[in-house]
Amino acid sequence: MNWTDERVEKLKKLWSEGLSASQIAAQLGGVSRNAVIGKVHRLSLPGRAKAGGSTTTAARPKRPTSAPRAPNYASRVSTRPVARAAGAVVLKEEIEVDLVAEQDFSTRTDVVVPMSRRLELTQLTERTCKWPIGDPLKEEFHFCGNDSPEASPYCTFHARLAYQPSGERRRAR
DNA sequence: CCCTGATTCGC
DNA sequence: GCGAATCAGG
Repeated sequence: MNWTDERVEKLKKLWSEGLSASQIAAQLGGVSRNAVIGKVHRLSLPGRAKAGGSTTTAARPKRPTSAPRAPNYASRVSTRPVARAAGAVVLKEEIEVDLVAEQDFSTRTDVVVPMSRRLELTQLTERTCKWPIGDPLKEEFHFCGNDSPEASPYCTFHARLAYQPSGERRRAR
């Protein structure tokens, strides 16, 4: 992917808004977070001083000279764009979950919801529970974010709510 | 292990 | 100039 003026502008905008390099890379598509960070440096954009998340502000001593650089395969064939449309998938799940959630909460008000990690949409990964909590239109909206086993989109608790068979749903009351 | 940004340096 | 590999840290 080329760093077109448009893409560079978007990079500047998102970076100034405090998005992480990986988040920006996801939105731009076709680039890795390393590419984003590298570009940020080349553009001499202000780093993250010591803001949220994590920062390695301290001046890096140095690295062993003559490092074990990249393996120089033939000539590195394809750099796969690992870019994912994270939003699309999540939104789809959101809708599905909403239907189930509505039914469940209408019949069970005494459920004890486990502590959530209050993750932002952009913080979700394949291993975090994507159970939405709160009103998506409001500020306090977040996702459960607890660890989800295997390839499940939900943690063990929310997976039960999401996948509860209709038959069991009655009896389980 | 998940993530973060920072740096180096072959290309 | 680009960005993967690597480092350093939360």
